[in-house]
Amino acid sequence: MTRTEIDLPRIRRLPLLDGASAETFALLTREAAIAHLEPGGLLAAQGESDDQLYLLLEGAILLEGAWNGREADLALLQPPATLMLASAVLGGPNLVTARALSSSAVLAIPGQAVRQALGRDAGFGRAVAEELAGCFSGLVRTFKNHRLRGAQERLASYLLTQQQRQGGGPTLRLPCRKRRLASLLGMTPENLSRALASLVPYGVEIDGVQITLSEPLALARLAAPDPLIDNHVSSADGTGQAERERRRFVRMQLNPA
Amino acid sequence: MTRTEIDLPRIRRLPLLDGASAETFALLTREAAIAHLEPGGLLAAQGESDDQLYLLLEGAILLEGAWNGREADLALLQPPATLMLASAVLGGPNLVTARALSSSAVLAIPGQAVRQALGRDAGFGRAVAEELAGCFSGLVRTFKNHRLRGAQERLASYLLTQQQRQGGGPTLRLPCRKRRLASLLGMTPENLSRALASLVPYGVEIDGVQITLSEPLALARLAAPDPLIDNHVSSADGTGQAERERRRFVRMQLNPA
DNA sequence: CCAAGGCCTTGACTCTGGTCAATCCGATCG
DNA sequence: CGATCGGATTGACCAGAGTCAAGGCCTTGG
Repeated sequence: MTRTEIDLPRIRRLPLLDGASAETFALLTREAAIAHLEPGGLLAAQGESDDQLYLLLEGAILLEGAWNGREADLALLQPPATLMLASAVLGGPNLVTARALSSSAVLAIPGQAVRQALGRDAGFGRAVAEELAGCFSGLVRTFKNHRLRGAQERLASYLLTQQQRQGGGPTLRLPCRKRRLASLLGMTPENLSRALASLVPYGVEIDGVQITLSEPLALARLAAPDPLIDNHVSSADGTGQAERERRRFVRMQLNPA
Repeated sequence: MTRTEIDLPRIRRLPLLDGASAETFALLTREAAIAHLEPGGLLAAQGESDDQLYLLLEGAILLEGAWNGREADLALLQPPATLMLASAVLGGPNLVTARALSSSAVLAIPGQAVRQALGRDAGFGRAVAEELAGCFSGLVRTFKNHRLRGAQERLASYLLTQQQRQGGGPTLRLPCRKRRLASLLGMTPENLSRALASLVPYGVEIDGVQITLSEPLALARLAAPDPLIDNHVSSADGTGQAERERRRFVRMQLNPA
């Protein structure tokens, strides 16, 4: 993990910081640093009290939880994203482990500075509240996804969601190896293989990490996509979690095969 | 659902509103109303855009999610608690359904007023951010609980948590019927019965909704309680979710039998 | 007091998904 | 080019949890 100088103009436009006053922005960036991680690098460990807020600038970060020797992948984050925001606001330890999946860059801001800024700058407070509301909403949807759908249904919804996020064309690219995708979807690699195979009759063609959906309507009948569970909005246009949650209700575009 | 006059001094000390300025407090309460619900009454429906923030004053509220004909109970809230805070901040629809389990009273504040106040009052913004951070942390713990533990382990942890919240004595009272507790714990009523029976060798004595833990140490060896998953802090002393998340790290008291 | 209904429990069975082991395949390296 | 390694797949088997059905118990109301 190496540190470099900060590109302030770019940082200024990040979802959380664009609501901050000039004074707050100066306070937050004064003690901030950019950290670079190589693939597999550990950014934050579950249970540790780093007391840092991280803003993901480049790369991909995996959140994982562990208990009693068991592990589960919880989420895969791509820029722009906030990590450990809740812990920084409360001043508590990390609830999850954060690990770089690919070469990544994050801006690290001391939690102390975040809490100071919160009480003084209503614009920043609003931005933090909105981002947290977005994260919370996303997690509620994820929890419902796991409680209400079976493995096959989760996979089918996931494929449709990814298809939308990647432009709506018939073919999509899985964002990680199948082994990891399986854990993110709450199943074993063996079961993911079988679940994928079971979707062939619904027009799912598999070629490594390239997936083609030749009958999205048939797949959608199975997946029963629901804006109260799924979010097909991409993060590619630089919006924060709050804005992505707001845009979630524009209807999905399913192009008949 | 009937409406009555508001007891302002009491409302003023609620977790979210105690951080607001006098002006903000006036803005928020001007259009607020108190709603009373009888058992089973519907407070908010999944997918609806009430655009209201609810503060639970009395009673108990159940949050449930539904998809494709399936239902799952997600959480059981007791005063003081906030409901639909994330939806109010973002101006989006309810992600879950909220239903009164017993006679309940809630303060309903228009989401519009909440969003207005957010941009103006840093104290209120901070309070909202902290409460949302608390809700988010709680949900992360719940998600890890479901992903990482099996049904028996979830039940064992739940019993220990309840024991602590109810004073730490050997006997505790389930907060709802077993049928509902089963759904909250992510299992069927039949399975809860069997799981409870399987805990008898660990000193769990069952008498209706009265449960006695005669060997908490043995039960804890099975449950492997973890402050990154469990929260044994009671809400009885009037603190909000943020403060309960902060206090979570004081060690659990396990009295040897 | 009796009857009815709901909840809980228990048992037998089913099914989804996990485990284990063998194999296949593609990438990498000597 | 062949050897090797790790991920992916496949099959057989197993375990945890859901389903269905029957029975017991308690509460409620006539």
